[in-house]
Amino acid sequence: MPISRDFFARHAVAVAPDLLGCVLEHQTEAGLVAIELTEVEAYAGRSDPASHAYRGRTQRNAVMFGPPGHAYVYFTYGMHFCVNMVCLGEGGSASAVLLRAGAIIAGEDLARARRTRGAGSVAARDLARGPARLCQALGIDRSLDGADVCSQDSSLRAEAGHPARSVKIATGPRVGVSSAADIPWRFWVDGDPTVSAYRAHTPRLREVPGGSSPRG
DNA sequence: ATGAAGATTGCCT
DNA sequence: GGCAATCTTCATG
Repeated sequence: MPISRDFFARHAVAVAPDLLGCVLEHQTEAGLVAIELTEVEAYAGRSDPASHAYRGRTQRNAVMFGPPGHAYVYFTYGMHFCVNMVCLGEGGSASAVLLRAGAIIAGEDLARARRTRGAGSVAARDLARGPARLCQALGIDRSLDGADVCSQDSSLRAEAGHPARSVKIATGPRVGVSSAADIPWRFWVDGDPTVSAYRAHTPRLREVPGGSSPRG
């Protein structure tokens, strides 16, 4: 049974740590892949400069302004997808939790096939270690933007994890964000090997016109 | 219409 | 640890 919508009808900062240990599964023609979440990040709405919702509603982030319990999938760096769970925020909407990593608990062969595309090899712990890897392993792309993860009929569903298992949760600054980097809204399962390595925001170098120095 | 940056990853040394 | 790959999105004129 999928997680109830009420679970997501809270602020992302409250939802994020509760998502650790929960399961995200995606059913396709190729089969089912499921992961247990081990690392997430909370993004507030209009007040959070690191959030896509900071500058208001656009075509891309429209799903974030909709009802909670839906997937917000976006494309970035010309090649990667990332997936969020939409929650409520101040003003009623536009907060979300970015899913950064998880452990494969079903469909490992299919996940590995998607990640390697037939060549190379990937350790089990690296299959969904990182937000773009997680999407690739689960086969998530833009067609799932807006998918209702609380619906039994949806191909992408969020399920409750093992209730008996208690996890130790650690917190820290969010990864790769250029603003509000001091706010500890990243949550992960302490000691879990599938949690991604922390990387500070790295500004990209730009090509300088007339590149070589005229001095000499 | 155009320019700049991006919630990343993989491969190189 | 550092940089290339690759394209969508948003702000500005």
